Amino acid sequence: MGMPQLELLAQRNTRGIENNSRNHPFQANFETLNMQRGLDSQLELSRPLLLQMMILMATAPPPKFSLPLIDKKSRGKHSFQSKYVFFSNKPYPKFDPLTPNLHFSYDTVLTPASPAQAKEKKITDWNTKIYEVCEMGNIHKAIELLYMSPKTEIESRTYCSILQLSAELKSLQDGKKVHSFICSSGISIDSILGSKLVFMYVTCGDLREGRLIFDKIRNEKVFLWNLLMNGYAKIGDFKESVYLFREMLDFGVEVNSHTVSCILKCFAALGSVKEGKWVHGFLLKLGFGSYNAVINSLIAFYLKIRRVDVARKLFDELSDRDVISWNSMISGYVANGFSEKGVELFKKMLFLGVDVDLATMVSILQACANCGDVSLGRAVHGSGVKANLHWKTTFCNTLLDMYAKCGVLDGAIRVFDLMGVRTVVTWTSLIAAYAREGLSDEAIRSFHEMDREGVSPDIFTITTVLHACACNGSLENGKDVHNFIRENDMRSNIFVCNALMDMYAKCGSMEDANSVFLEMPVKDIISWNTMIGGYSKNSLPNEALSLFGDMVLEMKPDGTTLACILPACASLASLDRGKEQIT
DNA sequence: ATAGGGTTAG
Repeated sequence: MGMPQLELLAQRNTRGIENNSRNHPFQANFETLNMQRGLDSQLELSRPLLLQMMILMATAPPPKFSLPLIDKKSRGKHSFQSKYVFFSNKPYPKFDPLTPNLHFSYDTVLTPASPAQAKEKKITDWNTKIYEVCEMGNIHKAIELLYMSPKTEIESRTYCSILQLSAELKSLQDGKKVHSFICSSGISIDSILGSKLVFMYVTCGDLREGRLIFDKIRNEKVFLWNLLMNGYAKIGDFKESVYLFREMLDFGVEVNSHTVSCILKCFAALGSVKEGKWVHGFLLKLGFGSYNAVINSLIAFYLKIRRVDVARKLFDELSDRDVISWNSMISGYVANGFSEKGVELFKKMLFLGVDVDLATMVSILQACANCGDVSLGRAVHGSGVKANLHWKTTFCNTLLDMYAKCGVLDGAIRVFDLMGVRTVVTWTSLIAAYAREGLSDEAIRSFHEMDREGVSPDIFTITTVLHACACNGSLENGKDVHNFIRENDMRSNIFVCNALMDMYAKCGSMEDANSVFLEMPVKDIISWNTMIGGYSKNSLPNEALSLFGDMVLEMKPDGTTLACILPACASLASLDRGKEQIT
């Protein structure tokens, strides 16, 4: 696009933003789009140009990520366009004039035969009827017809089409009905029908049943292996996924790019550095490198094991980077503590005109929070509103958190007030925002309000609100939360217990802290340090020292432990003990 | 043909 057009567009869009600022509650007015700190610092791009780019970015067509959602929903409804897929390559011969006896012929449709004849056709042609109903996405009708039909007449691929539909509608209930019908019909479950059954079960979230069938029909089709591996990865059972991968190799299945991206994700999650690198080598050998998704997963793998340098090298060498490559790299920088680098890459992205989406914005907002760069944060806010991202809870949650972390509490509250859907993350972020500003009463009030609104707190919420109580020294509120923990059976969580002990210690009740400590099923170094430090700070040096003695029997103290114990030694004037700890 | 890579709070 030539420069004049760019300017024209920018002008038009400026007005757009101004209009928006009047109408939209977020008030992303143009003044707030100043990017002094965020964008001026790197001189490679001039400020006006960047501004224009931000605007351009903001007016980009609705981001792609929303489209698949719509697509999926409208499938099946747009009945005649949707094509249900079969394992068989042969299409259904519906309306095929050459086979008038087996299926509806043009004759049947255009010039109905005698009523008796037509009736008979309708009754005998169960397979075609069911197929057609499936094509229209009517699962209930399909199953109704299935129940009405004589079992011996239903063909394998008819079952496949209903199973496919059940999978698309994620209706495990209907899929199960079809499965039991198949079992009672006595038809043999061959590899095609079996695959469809596995596909249905995995898609509908019943991995166990899917696996049972998979194990029975085990074959070398890579698709099914990938499907199950992915299913396990999705529920966080990475070990099972890796197990399947090894089996797959033993079985002689030829892996493909889907397999590779899945296994890399698993290795990253399990922290299996050596194995992941082995996959990298494997890729180099096999020349899989041209697949974008594969390199992207490799980049994500290296970022997760904190090898930012390797990831960046892969990123730089990648010839056609897509938005996911950029997002991976940016979020990786942010997650590894290089927020400035993330922002730098973001600017480059804008400069090159790469489409920005929700994930990009979320990462950049995080980066803003980390750097305290509220100016850039506001710019992203404005752009997000323009791009209609403010309907996305994720975006608003991150935005809220960004304002809070930058110390702009009222900004955070405004975002909160205007949000349509508030999840547990939203509430937790708000509570943390209050706690951060030392407004513990407000934090606790929000906690109760959240409860009234019917949003259940999770362990993050609990630790946050306990922290608020601790800062406030409000034992009463803390005990309230403790009751909540007991009622909701969160006592076995180590983070919750550590936060509870810290709260009690800061509120001056070491007895309560100790009873939590004693009941803990598993203790980590933070548990010990919290207790020892608590005794120290509450002027109970003997208890601190005695607990320290217990601790060294179980685990190695760290620097924090020493920092906690030394004041106790000092207060006891126990030089010998103090020396003992140091050596 | 069906699947895959990046996204929020302590």
